[in-house]
Amino acid sequence: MKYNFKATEKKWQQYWQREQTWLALDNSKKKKFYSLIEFPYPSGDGLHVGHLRPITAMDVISRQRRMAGENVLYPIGMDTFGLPAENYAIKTNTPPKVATKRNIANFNRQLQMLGYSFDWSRFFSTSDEDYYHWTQWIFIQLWKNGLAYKAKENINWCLSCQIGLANEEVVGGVCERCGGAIVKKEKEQWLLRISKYADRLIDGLKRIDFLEPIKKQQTDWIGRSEGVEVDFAITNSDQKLKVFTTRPDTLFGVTFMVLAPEHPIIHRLEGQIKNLSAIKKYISAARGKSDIDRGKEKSGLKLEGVSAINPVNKKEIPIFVADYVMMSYGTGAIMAVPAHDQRDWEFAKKYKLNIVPVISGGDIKKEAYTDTESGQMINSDKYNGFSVKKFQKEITGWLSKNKIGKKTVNYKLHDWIFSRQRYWGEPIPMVYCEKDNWQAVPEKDLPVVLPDIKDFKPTADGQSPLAKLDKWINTKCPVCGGPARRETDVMPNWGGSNWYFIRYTDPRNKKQLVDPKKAKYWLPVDWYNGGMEHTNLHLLYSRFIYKFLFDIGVIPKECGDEPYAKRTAHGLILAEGGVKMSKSKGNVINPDDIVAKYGADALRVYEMFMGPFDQTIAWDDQGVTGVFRFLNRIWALADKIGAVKTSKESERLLHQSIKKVSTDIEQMHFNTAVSQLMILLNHLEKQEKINKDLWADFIKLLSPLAPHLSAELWQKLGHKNNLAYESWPKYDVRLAQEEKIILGIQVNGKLRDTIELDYDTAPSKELEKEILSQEKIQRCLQGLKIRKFIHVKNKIISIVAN
RNA sequence: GCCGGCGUGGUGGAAUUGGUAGACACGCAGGACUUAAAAUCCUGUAGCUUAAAAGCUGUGCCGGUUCAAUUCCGGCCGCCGGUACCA
Repeated sequence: MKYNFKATEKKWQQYWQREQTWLALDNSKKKKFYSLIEFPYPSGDGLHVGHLRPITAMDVISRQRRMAGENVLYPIGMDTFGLPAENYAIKTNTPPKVATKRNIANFNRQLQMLGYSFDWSRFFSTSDEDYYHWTQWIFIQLWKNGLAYKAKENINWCLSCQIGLANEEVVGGVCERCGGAIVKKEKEQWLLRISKYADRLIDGLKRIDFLEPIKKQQTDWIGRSEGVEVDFAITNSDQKLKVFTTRPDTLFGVTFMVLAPEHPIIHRLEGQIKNLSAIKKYISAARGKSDIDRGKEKSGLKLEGVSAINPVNKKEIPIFVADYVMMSYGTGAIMAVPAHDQRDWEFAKKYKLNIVPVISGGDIKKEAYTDTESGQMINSDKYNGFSVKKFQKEITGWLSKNKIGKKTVNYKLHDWIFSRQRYWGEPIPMVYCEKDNWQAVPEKDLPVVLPDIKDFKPTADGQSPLAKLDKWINTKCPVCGGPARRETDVMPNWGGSNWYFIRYTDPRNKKQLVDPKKAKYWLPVDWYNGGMEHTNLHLLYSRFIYKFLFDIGVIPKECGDEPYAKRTAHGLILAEGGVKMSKSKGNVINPDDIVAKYGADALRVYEMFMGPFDQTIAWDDQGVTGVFRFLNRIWALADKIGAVKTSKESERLLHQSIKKVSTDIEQMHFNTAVSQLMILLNHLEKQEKINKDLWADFIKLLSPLAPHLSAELWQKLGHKNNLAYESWPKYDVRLAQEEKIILGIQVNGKLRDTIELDYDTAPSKELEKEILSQEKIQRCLQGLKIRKFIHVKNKIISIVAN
């Protein structure tokens, strides 16, 4: 009888639900295993096959761990606040709340259709009041601890989304979401002081099992660099110009200074600047440019009437304003050393400025000489002849002794812009008291509920749509009782997603963010798989928030301050032909179609079989037919089960398969795990009858990948118990070992013949004689003299002759 | 530009403390079953020479180390990802 995947899959999904098979126990004696995927944001388009790759992978691992005796928490929720949901709502002109509810239902239907072993009892959405209550609570704690502050900042402004973006959300100079142009805009924003955690975010990486590229990307993004801050005096002024440099050894080569267009000292020096109107014109032109345009060609303008004094040689040097220097790094001003910095060199060439080499070795006529390791000091007064390293130490000491400079550390990482001028997000629980600045909403009044609103579209003036709700905005100051106004910006979608995995451990707690007992049992997450695109976003943010919650005691000490013990990443799935799946191209593969045609198990197995898990791969419809046949052949084999003896050969292959499938799943080499099962199946198909116990083990190995078919076969075999908690097969090294082995015989590096030997046959003279007498070998050796005979046990036999 | 990763049949890919390259699957070709088709099953399938036996070539390109290199080393080319005036 043909395998009826439709009926079978429905049957077992209902069974698992009825039996509550996937409930995670909060206080089990078993070893706990917390496996996590990045929860989806439910767009209107539904899931596509690319989303299922990481979910299926962690489901396979979770199922295998349950059978290996662990208490598994594999939770699911939805990241519902934020732009994707809001944009979809705008496009369809449906209130976000309504659209989101509908989308959640569709996502849940699709996830259930694939038979994932989620603990659905812990489900929540980030836009649930019960949940964002605690998202707001975290914000208030950050504020109370001085880690949330409002400031006027030059921020990245997306012209198309009409919102401010964090640096992490600007990708390649354009908006991460919509690809629109980014300009600088001065705006009052809430910021989180993630920079205070920069060192801990780097150091923590040493203690956790993240893929190396993830560690490296995060470290690079945080961008710690050690250097010196140096003060330059300004002529006819008490103002000082502070710069950051990693190369204090080049101080004698400083021939001019450069300010970022936004540098505040320009304003303070207005009285002395003779070409002020030209400077102002340059600055406003620079502001209107996007970051990409700024990078195109170097331009600048000299500040007439003011100069700086080089502290080491007291020389007067000109000051420029130029947009190749950025306000957002270091001090927003640089000491330019054109002889030893390529950018400064190009600028000096363009504006015909002095280029003074201070380190021997390069040819500064052609380009800047940037080698830091070798060379000696020149043109550096009494320090001539010093090595670069020695002088660096010397001058740093001199600067700090004379209070001109000091050692310091700089980071590329900036404080995290945390407000969005949108509607569909967590209201920031702050009110502005006319008398006394910003105050937090009292914790007993949480959550600050997002009001329903008719016109939820973003406004062109850069205000949140909430700014139109006078009734909601006007409130009382929680401290003095006087009139106050609510904050109208909302949190970015990261607000809810940076702590959701904590809430899974105690999702219904009304009194606390999390019960410390439950947190202690489950945290940290044992294995978190997600996309590489979140390395500098969600993954960095959530580590920061977790460390903060650890610091204020919400996360118990025993858990440590790193949220994820292990992080892996999956490759993307592209549409057929290797292009990105997109609705506009009409090439999105919908799992509904695949499941209708081939069933959930076939889709699951194909997702795992299609290629290496960590690599990008194109979808191939024909590939699904391969695994579909595989599953049907397994079903057909169930008729051959009987009480027969298992052959040595079958037993060996079984044990080899147990070993390979087990280690492959653990290493996420799912494609080779599947192919091993195919090899085993191909072998079993050749047998007259198949032993019941061997078959039972085969079903167990298959079950994490194709759980519905396996459950059905398990029952067919006469079992009444739940396969999900049956013990994972163990392999016996001796039984897995081949008895005979075929070795290649090479003559002068070329394979000429083979020989079958007992495993572990040691090299011997007799064997050598036997091999040399083989006909093919004799023929190859005709007229040659044997120089060397090499036999590496179980590997190769190699003969050298000439 | 800089920093990672990768490059193997018609296709997805397998094989690494150096040891028989191409497992497994797709596709294709031939055959069986069928009035026919689909489905299923069997056989073959890196390229070249060849009727066959066999031989030669072959893991992006060039060179090196070694009895032996997809694997190690040096140089180059291409693709993908990250990052980008970071002082």
